[in-house]
Amino acid sequence: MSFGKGCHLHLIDGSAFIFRAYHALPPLTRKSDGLPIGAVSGFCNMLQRYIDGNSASNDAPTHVAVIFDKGSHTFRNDLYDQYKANRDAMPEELRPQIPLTRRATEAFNIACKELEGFEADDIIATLSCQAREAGGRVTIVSSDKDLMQLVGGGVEMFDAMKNRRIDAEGVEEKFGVGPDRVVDVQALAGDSVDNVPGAPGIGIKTAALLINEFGSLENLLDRAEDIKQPKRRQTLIEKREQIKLSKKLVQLDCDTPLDFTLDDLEVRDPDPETLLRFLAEMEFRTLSKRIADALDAEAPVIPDTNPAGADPIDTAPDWPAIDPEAYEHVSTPAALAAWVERITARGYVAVDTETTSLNEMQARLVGISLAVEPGQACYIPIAHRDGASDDLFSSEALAEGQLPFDDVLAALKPVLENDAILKIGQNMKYDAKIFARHDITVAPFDDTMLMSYALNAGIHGHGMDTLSERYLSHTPIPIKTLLGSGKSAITFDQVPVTEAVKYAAEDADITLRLWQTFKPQLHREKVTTVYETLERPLSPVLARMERNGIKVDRETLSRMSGKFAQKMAQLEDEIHELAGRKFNVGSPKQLGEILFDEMGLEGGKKGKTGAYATGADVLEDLATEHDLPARVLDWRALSKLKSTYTDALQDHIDPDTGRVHTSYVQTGANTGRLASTDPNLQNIPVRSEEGRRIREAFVAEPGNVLVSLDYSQIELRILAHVADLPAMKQAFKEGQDIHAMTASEMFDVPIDEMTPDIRRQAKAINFGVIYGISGFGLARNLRIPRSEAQGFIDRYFERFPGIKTYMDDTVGFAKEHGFVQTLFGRKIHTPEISAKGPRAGFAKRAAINAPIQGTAADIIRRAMVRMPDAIQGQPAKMLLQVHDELIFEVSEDATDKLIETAREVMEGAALPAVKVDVPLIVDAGQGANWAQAH
DNA sequence: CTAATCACG
DNA sequence: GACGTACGTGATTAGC
Repeated sequence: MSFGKGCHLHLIDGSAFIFRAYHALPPLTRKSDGLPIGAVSGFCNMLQRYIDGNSASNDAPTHVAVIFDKGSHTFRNDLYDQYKANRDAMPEELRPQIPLTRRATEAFNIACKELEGFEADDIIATLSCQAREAGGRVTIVSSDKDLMQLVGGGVEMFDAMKNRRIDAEGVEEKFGVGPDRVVDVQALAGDSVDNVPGAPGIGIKTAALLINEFGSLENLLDRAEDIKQPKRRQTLIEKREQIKLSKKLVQLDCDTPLDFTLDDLEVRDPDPETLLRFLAEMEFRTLSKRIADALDAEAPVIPDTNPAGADPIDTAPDWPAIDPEAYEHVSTPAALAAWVERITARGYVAVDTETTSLNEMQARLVGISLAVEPGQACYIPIAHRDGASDDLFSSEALAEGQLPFDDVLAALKPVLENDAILKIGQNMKYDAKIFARHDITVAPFDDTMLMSYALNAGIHGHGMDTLSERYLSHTPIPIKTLLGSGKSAITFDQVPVTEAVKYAAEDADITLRLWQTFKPQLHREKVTTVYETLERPLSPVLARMERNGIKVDRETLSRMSGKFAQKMAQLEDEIHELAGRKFNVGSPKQLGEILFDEMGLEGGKKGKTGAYATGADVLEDLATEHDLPARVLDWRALSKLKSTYTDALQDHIDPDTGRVHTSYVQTGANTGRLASTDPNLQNIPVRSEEGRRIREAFVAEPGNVLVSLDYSQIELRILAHVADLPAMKQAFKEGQDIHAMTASEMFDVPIDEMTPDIRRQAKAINFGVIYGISGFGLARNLRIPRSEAQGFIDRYFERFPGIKTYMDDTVGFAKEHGFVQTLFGRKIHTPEISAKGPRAGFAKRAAINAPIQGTAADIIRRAMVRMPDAIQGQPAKMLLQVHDELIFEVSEDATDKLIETAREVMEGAALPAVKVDVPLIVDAGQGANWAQAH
């Protein structure tokens, strides 16, 4: 077929694929000889995923090519010798992989094109132009902004990572001008990554403004004299030649001399033999298996030629494909007994429960699935309802093919509680809570979600779908296909048993395979201790706390809601009065229009989306001159308290227990902290007087009190330890006011002459350091000039020289290893640490903060794990954790003892593994409600 | 479904 | 005058 109308050309930016693959994956090596192969592996996976994604679409390409750069010297270097001169050299491990990715492309039978002396971008430009002229469509698979000038007239881009198309509108969003003027804007703004000079002092925003005003770069340069701003005018006149050069550098070449035509790029099916031979040579076991399946060919045998001691990679064992049709539906006592026997003989089993709700307090158990080896899984339905009948009265009837509920639990209880049988789950906390309600204690257990968290925090999420896709190359049956979504969604007990078997047993099968995948990795990555001391034992502790819940007094909340509603209505009237018309106070968009368009206040700044910013900081500035923003701030404060707390919290009171049962997500925060959801009890107000009163609704049962114990300044203490700051350590040892001490050091003010304001500034700096301080951030926080903030930071580094060393060392470690570590060995991966552009700054600060925040998180985890045994026998229950605080409910005559015990556990939690150089101090409080206890 | 806003440590 | 910035979270609302 000759390329023309109706044809669709896909152009893949090969270099972008390679770099993404390289940075996204750990450094894999080929098993037989240690050849670095991670990028090739990622590249092949991305290519395969891309092909899969397209074959399913009805907009599949008719022509496709992967385009590579070739040679480091291009015509742009002749124009400007500094072009791309500030690029880092290619990493050593990546270099040998480049030719392999070309071979991979050819093995997939996809056209692979490059041209000496030209960048891939120019080839892509030329082909796009040719395709457009021929009347066809083009999709450029890349998110590189340098290619955005090509968009339009049937040419679009596709960001394969974000799975997002970029059309002319998307380009305009990014550059503020249409694709046809992108080059002009780039010429003015320059590009630090490619080292295109542009016009100094002009960025994308200003450039877009100028181009939109003058229509084109040429017109702008010709009429530069007309520009009002003196600085800008001068720059444009003086740097005229530099700007024109920049345009030449960013302008892609549509006339590269290609030695092939569009017709040569026609989509071709891969030759299974060629492709599989290549994959076998690379020793990609999982991928070759998957591709062999897809091509209906035999997977190649890859000999295990691992020389002694070398780390195995990609050890996809010889597993059968995941096949939902092959699972067993257990419906007879004999079949159940047979499974119990197999499990007992095997010594481990993957377990998963199906229930009617995600809320474990209300969920009813519907069925249980089990797996003993890959491909061998079953589902035992026990409470599916009979959906066949529409009869109103029989809708409660049970479906056919199910064993009696109690019989099944009675048969499984000895298995689930058997010390000699390991139970394997994905997020076992959920299943354990369900079983606990039927008086079954699941132990011992392993949890694949927690294993993944110990191994991969910072790299990817830990949900089963993510893990299955990533490690098993398999997309599990989406629950939506069974339950539907939205209003018409059904519960699992209404799912037909035959469908449930496929879904449920698949989950158990996947869980088992993940366990076998992760098990050897824990050891290899040296995170077994983290998993075994900080993750696995915490899960049952959290389950217990969640089941305990905390009593919340509905009356108190309801009364407060009423009061808030009244005050809000009053404020709303006043606001409308001041605005001169009615509008939705809760709409930032409408508020922005009122403030900046209608009332004409100064300082309106539009964000990326074109909306005015109306955040608290903006309104606070405006509040000094006008009443309206001040009223809006008051209204917002009340609105937040009412909607998020006094109203919403009432809906979370469990009708059976009268208590609120939060859910802790153990793998939610990369640093090791917990997250609390449904409801979030880790952000109950405390900073404002009005908000703090909400804590009065959190109460103890009659005869009991709430006790709160919290670590004092734990993160600063850890900082003093890890950064080795003698002055700060000394201050903590002497029990001094640490912020006052810092202020004294920094500003040479004696402690006894300290003013609250100086102390406040020092406190902000102390926190700033923990967050990976920047002059900009500190300036904004303290509302002082940036230069002054920078002065503070310089001085801090001078007075506490350990800080700078710590920061540099931490970032250096992250760059070398791709992760940072807590004092207890928890790894937090930092894949973006070597990124270019603004993301680098983000990653750096996160890397600096993670060991501090993470070590604090580890310490309280250790305390929590030890707590149940320590307080065993005392009339006390642990209810909540708020990062550095634990909340207990205790019989009122036993509080002193509880405080003594819990404090001892918390203060000694780092020991014996780590001896922190400063004492860890725990403050305690108690009272009838949380407000008093805190 | 995303962005804006704001609650916590 | 911006590449862009304090770290880590979750819930609610508006508005596409």
